[in-house]
Amino acid sequence: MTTEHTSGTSDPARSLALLWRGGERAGRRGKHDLSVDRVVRAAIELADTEGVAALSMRKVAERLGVGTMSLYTYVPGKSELVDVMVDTVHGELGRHHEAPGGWRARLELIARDNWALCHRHPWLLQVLTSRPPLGPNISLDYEYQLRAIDGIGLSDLEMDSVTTLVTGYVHGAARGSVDAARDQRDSGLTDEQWWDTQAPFLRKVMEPGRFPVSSRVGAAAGEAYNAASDPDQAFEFGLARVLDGLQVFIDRKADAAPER
Amino acid sequence: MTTEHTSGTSDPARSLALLWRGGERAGRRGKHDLSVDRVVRAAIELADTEGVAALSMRKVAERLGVGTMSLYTYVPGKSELVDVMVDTVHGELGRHHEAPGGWRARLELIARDNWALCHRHPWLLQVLTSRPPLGPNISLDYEYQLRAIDGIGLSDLEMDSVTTLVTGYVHGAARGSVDAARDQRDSGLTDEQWWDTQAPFLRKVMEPGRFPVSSRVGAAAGEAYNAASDPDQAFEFGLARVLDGLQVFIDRKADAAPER
DNA sequence: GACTTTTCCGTACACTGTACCGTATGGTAT
DNA sequence: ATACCATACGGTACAGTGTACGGAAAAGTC
Repeated sequence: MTTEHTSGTSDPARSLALLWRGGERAGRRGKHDLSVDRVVRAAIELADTEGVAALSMRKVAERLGVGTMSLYTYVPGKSELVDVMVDTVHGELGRHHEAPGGWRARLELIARDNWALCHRHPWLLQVLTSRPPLGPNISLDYEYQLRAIDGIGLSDLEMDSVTTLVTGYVHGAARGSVDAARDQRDSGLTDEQWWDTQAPFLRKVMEPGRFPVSSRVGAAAGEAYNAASDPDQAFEFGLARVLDGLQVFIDRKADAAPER
Repeated sequence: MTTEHTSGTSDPARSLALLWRGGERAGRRGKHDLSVDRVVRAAIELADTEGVAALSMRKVAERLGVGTMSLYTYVPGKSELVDVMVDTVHGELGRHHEAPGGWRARLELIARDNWALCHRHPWLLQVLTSRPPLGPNISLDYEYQLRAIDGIGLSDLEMDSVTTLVTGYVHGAARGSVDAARDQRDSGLTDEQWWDTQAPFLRKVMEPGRFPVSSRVGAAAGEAYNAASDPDQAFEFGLARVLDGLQVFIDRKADAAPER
């Protein structure tokens, strides 16, 4: 990680052409064992199984039986490779704009799909930033998310706010869940075991009277989840609250302007 | 980043003693230019100004005018240093359990405080995982967050779910905001400028009919925010929705079990 | 067969965290 | 005052990172 700054080139034309696969020219000269798709697939497999920390150009090349620098023929650098990985896995998402049940059911489906995607590719959330790679799959997903709430009385700006809230919420909850799974794997300790190693020391260092409510609540949570928390339960609880909040918002708009 | 696994030692007793400053023994022999606090303060300053990517043991040592390995006298490793950093900055949070205005006003205050904290220390969110360092400040914050909603008719488990939701939401929204600021700084381009570099290419590569809703909504958002999105506006919108959702939940409970 | 284009890749550089071990320092016991 | 030694400090080394550079080799075209 010497240079963090997205590679020295940062050529938006090249990046977008890569994402939309615009540069596949035919009749190439030299030999061609590799392709963008093979590189990307290998990188995704590697990240899925070994984690984003193990995702290095050397390891990807090794997995393909190829020299490290050969990758740079197909991909300008690591950050662009990651961009393509992100867009690629977004192709796995369902497209629910026509699903029955109204906006609430559709948003819920979208949320659950994204939740599942984040768990299938735990590196996704470690790699997302505020400017998404505008590849074909991400663009389509955005379109479908908006269609799920189109025509229900929201302004364009409000529609954007709603999708931002839902994806934002899912990402946050999924981050908690995925981090918990990773912590458990890396440490070799379940949450319960981890707590058991901390507890005796905490008891020694915390004055008993200072944390009455958290002791009570922590004990209840520990008993219910066999852990400090249960990510799936947290996701369900929060999703219901967010959708309830949106319902309030949408109903209020409908009351204010009945029958258009 | 050769080894990601939280240093070879991973001794919970040592870590907790460090967090609660239990190991400050008096009458030390050799010279002592350094202290845990000085190391932590230097590291926090460094991370605040240069970003978490620049946070290396060598740089911290340099800032203190000291050899790199000297830090290891006071701190078992980088991951433990980061733990102390995280707990330390949580000491800046206000404690609003007694604030007036009912649970909603208190939760809102807590949310805004955490939002501000995340912006004061943008590295925080890049460093948090599911098992928080259980230092004095984080423990106190958890206690005060729970007290803000104690005695309003929720079960212990529900109280835990509520605080998890609120902190989770704030972290998610803040991550978006902080990432946007960092992207802007690192790339030297405002969101608007960045969009202007992408737009001409996107127009070339996207078939016009395939993205009708996102074109419309994207245009509206671009006009309103001079960017693809406005993190502050997104935070406000989402916070109101989450609190509305909680209100529905809490009111429903009160209706079901009126009086007590 | 000659030429040209493209692919493939070995080497090198500036970074990282930290294990290992030697040296310097200053408090304590004599 | 002297000797002792626990402790603090830090130099070197190792395995790893992304990628710039430039050379070698392969294949399409004439």
